[in-house]
Amino acid sequence: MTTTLPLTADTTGACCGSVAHGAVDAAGAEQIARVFKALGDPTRVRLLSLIAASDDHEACICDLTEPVGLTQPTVSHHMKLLVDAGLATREQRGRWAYYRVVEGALSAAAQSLVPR
Amino acid sequence: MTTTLPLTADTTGACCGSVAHGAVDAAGAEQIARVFKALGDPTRVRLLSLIAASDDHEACICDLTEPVGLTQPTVSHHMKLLVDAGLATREQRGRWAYYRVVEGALSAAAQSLVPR
DNA sequence: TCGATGTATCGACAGATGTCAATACGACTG
DNA sequence: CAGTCGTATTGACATCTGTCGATACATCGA
Repeated sequence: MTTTLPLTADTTGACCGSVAHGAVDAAGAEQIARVFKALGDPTRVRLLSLIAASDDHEACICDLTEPVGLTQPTVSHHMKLLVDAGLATREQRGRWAYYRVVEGALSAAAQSLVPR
Repeated sequence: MTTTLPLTADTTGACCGSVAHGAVDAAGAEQIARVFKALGDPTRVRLLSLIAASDDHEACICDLTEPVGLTQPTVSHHMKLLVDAGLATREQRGRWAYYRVVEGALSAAAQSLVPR
């Protein structure tokens, strides 16, 4: 599962990603909603914010459990959702898994919803 | 209930709404998540997109039920959530209730999450 | 190889969420 | 005033979601 989203930071040119002058279709809405749903939980908002505000703009699970006050499995689960939504990346480095925020992924989703 | 969000289109100056250089706190995360949660459902994404793509940038419930293929009570329920989240406005005009998209509300939420 | 450490997965459970049918509310029309 | 029409609310239900404890997996050090 975990269908890769075609909705990433590198918004392929072509002006507007959506149908242009029209509303998004059912499939497109599902893709967009998946990104926003990932941010529909306060914990995940804090996690993403914590990583973005971190020194090297990256953090491992062990750095995140204490600030949010949740157990390690729960934090790991939330980070998986953020990665699946294309809002974060995961990089295994030794024993630790480092997560980074995907710049522009959020604004790309917002753009495809209301093209302006 | 339905606590009014201080997070509207008219982002009060003061540069960055968040703590600046720091991550958002628990309360702030809850506010931000409420906006994104409203967009975490494909139906609501379509509804907002339909309104934005409409001729006069507004629509009543009767205009929306058919495109999304859901019953009137369900559409009304979704629109209420969008209004409560500050993403849409409701204006009673005669028998009809006209909904409009609040410009900038979404990008304001995104900004307060990742200030750049 | 064995133990320790960081992370992911599994199973379970309470609570939230999306949907509908039925019904109530409000405003126009005759 | 009574009927009609558009919308909101209520109650019910199946499903999804967030959380945890227990446990499995993977990597490093001795």
